[in-house]
Amino acid sequence: MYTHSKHLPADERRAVTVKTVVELAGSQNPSEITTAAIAKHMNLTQGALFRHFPNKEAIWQATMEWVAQRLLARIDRAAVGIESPLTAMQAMFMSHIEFVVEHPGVPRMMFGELQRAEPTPAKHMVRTLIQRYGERLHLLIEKGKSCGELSATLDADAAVTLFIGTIQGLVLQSLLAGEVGRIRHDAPRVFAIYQRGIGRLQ
Amino acid sequence: MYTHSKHLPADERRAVTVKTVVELAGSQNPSEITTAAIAKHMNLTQGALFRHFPNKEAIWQATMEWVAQRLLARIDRAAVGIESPLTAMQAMFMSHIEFVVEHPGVPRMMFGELQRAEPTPAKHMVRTLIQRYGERLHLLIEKGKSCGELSATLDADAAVTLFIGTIQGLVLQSLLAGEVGRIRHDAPRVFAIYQRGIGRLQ
DNA sequence: GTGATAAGTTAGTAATTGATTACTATCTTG
DNA sequence: CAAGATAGTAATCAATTACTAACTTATCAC
Repeated sequence: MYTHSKHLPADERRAVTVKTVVELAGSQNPSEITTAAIAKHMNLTQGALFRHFPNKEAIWQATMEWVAQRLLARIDRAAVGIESPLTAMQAMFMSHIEFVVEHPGVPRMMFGELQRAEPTPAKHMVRTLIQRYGERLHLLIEKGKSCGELSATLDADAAVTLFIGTIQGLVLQSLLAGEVGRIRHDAPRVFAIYQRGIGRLQ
Repeated sequence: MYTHSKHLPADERRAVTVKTVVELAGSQNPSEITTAAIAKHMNLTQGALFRHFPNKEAIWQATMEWVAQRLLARIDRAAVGIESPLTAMQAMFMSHIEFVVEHPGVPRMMFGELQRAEPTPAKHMVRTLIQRYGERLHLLIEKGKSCGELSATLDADAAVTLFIGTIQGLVLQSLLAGEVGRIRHDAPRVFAIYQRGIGRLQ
């Protein structure tokens, strides 16, 4: 049942907060998102946020946890049941792109968090996320090499870096164009080049 | 003659300011660089900065102008006199990487500037820079296609996006590793995959 | 129903930030 | 050398920020 009540249980309020941060990051510089802006966007007073989070850093941490969980779940789901490693990588790529289009603020939050000088919990969360992401890719790449789909001489580390860089490049282009939707159109074309770079020579 | 004088001509002071910002961006989040931090790093009082710049935004604009000029000059110099388009692209790539290693704050400033919601002069400068960068790449790619070095069916737009994304991915990895030097080691390996992706099939 | 508690509001605080100003020091030039 | 021009200092301003606390209201177990 839908309720307009302003009173929400703590866990729901926290969930709404995280969702709000992700939304705001899609339309403005993540590092400029203030607690006041978050509160306003969810029809709450600023002070009320601190009933549910000890400080702003905790809000960021919760947000990055949400991101890590959802993104990993999404790419895992995309790759499951696909026997061809290359096809699985393509599915991972496209689902990641879909995630980014749905939540354009996510890659920007991640990049912004990584360049903080001090080691914040949120930064640690991003590191862990990318590490796990890399592990999954490494597995697929090794599998692809042994089954002959990928070049036997392929540099796996470089291939992982380029996979992530490919997405990063698309995000940059969408920032330049000012429209996120373009990324959906460009993604397959860019991945085609990547695929050619790692695939077996024909 | 070296002088410890605190009095500098206005243009020199502006040049020192820009250099300082670039340096600071290499060790801390660009968006967290305050005018006080800039002044302190160049042994100046904070207020004095506003004798040379009307506001902070002008400092950023001057910095991005410096970046655009130096980066474009560097990649142009790297590619000049190289007849093979693919070799020229590789030279551009490596000189860009060298530039990033020398000034690690640059790609972070650029990315950070691009995700600002409001259209700042600095943001416009970054846009122009990348646009010109893309034009140079496009020329080389078309040349490479007609001379047979690159795949005739290559999607030039996608190739440009991936070229820039490749660098972006390397920057991201260096942020993860925490050491910029690694990028110099990884760059040729990542470019090798890219080259394979755009090159003529063998 | 009635209290207890969870959740929200209002109104603050202290610290930080970009920017301004009155004044001083230094350089340059007729 | 004198005097205007240039550059720098130090104090201060208004605005913004994350965060806190006293008070109020809604929700729920009994």
